[in-house]
Amino acid sequence: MTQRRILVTAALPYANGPIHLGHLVEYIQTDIWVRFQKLRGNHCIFICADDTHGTAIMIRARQEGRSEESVIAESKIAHERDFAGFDVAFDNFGSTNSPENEKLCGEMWQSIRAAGLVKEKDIEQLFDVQEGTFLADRFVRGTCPNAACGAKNQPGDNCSKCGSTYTPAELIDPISTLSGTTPEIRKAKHLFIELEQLHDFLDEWTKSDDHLQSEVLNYLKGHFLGDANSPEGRKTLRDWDISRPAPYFGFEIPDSPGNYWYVWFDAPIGYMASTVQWCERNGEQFDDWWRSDDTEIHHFIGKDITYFHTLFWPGMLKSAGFSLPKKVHIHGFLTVNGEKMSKSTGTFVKAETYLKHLDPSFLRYYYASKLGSRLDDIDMNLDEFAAKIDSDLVGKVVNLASRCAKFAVASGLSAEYPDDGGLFAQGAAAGDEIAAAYENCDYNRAMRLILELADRANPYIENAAPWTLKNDPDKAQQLQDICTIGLNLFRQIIVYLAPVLPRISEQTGELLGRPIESWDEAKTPLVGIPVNKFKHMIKRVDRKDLDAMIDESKDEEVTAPPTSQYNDSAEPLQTEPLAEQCTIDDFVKVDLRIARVLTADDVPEANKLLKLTLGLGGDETRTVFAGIKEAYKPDDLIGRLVVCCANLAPRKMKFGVSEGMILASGPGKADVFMLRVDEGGKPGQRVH
RNA sequence: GGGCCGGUAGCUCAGUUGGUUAGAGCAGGGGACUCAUAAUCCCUUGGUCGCGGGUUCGAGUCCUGCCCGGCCUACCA
Repeated sequence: MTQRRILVTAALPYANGPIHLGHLVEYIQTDIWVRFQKLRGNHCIFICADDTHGTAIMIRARQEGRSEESVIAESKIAHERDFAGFDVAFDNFGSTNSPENEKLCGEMWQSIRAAGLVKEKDIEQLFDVQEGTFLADRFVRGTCPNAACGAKNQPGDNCSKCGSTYTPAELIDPISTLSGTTPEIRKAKHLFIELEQLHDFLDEWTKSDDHLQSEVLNYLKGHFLGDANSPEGRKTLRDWDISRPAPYFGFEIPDSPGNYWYVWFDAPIGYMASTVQWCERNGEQFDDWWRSDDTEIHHFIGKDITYFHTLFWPGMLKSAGFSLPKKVHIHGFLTVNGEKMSKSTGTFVKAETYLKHLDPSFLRYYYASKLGSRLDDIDMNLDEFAAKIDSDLVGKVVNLASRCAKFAVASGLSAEYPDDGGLFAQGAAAGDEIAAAYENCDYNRAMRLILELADRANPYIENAAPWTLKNDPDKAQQLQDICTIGLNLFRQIIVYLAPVLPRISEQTGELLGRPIESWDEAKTPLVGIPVNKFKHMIKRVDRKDLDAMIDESKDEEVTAPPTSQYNDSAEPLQTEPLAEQCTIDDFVKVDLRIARVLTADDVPEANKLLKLTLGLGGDETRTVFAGIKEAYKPDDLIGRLVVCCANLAPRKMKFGVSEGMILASGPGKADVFMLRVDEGGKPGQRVH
């Protein structure tokens, strides 16, 4: 087998938050792949770094009254500690805020300039005078410019009420969330990369040589590239705004003073900069890794950053003459017990918290048993988690060693490998199929295949009954032979599991006095060597530990803000900060009335709407379309008293004219909570 | 609304280019063993392959319509 040269990256974690179980899907997935490649004898390096630039870090540093460098230094220590805790072993973990990165950004930039891809445009942006900074969309809130909507306290890029999109400069009465002051509109020069110039290249690259999973190709075609042969035709790629005016935490653009590269420009270049650091430490040449057809580059990322890694990044690499990725491996998100990770239910578990309670091998094996080569989200079901570890790892795999080793300590392994009915040979033969599954990121398949080996080994031991043989001195040889077989079958399985379970691989090495270093060791049984005393390799999952982990994850959120006796979360206020102060005059403009729901009908064509007729007493009624379909059934509403805004300008909607709004809270979808009226309230009464 | 992925045993999933009687693990039931971390082994219950059409000698597999779930995207509040 010729040795492949493989450079692997995992996405750069942002230096503004802790590593959690969701991140770990990717880092464990990637680490397994890297360990597999190394075990196969390939020259493989695993490169990562902290992603350190951008507004969010700058703001946080300001709020905490310290330097950005201090924030990211602290983050790096925490990240490296967490990764090490899960046996995620990078060959180099760098930082995008490194001299190597700045230099490479400059080189990349020059090439892109030289290729004629850069153009300048003035854009209008809101500027916070007090903070002295331009405001990214998410740091502005104001009134929706859509005249028919006029919703207050909306984010800077789109309205959560009416969904219209706009620029922050178009917002009415904008407020900076940083200072609470009113920002002013300022024009600033921005630099753009005209990606459209690379359209032909991207069409070709994305569809060729299995660079991408097929679903990803479909997605890119449908949303960005288009397809000249389809009825919709080809789409035009938008220019990419890659500069930000000062102040910005990042690298200043050398030929455009006062402007900085947008974080997404320098982040992927961080893969390269981190490689430079590794090369320097190991006496290797950077060009052998990033400018060589002999090297495969594999990126592992989550589906949220598909766009950057499958269009911009290949475009940048191509323009600057670097190697293109051989494959971008994209995975889905993590859900816990079937739902998004959530702080309130304690399923938002930080890496650090997990490690206080549970063995990292558990999570590595569990993720491996769930991960396939596609972008489906994976679900971590806590019951299944416990069952899989106990049944597969403890009961079947480790138990093999546990039940054989003690009978072999005195004798060691037989001098020759005995007849085992072909079991070891079968296991050796399965190696190629297992390897193919790993190579293709079908870890769940690999785990299934490996467990089959354990399912054959246990009955063999059962029938051979070494515990009976040990009582008969005449059968000492037979006893030694059986243990030789059992321990070799065990070791074969551990060789295959070594990428997933490095600790157990190491312990197995210690048990038999031979470290596991190569995949091919699964082809040759060990003979004539001593056996050391068996030590426990893994514990069973204790439900109490799982529960404690979840509890602790809940606690953190509750104790963070000063709490009242009700433990109300601070999250809703953070999600939607308070609007600008208003006067009583402003308030009385809004005429809120109690109303009775007279009719409530489903609007079949609408996703979210119910059509309601509200009675304000007497003959006065209002027809209102309310986005509460997923939260309420029409029949449950009829007769009920609600609070509505009765003087809202009528709004023409797809399904008719809406003449008011019902007051409700909540993020939407099924989480909508209508206001109730206490006993005695009457339709038509005004709410003051 | 559009795109993608999925719907197979109580649960998690395999089912190759269409080809016998649809499989595995876990869970459940019965039994055995007691070396091993209450681990293991044997036997066993369990399926309208989401639903309806179609193609075919033959459909879990191919085509089509619909239903349901997830993700993406849009519209709409």
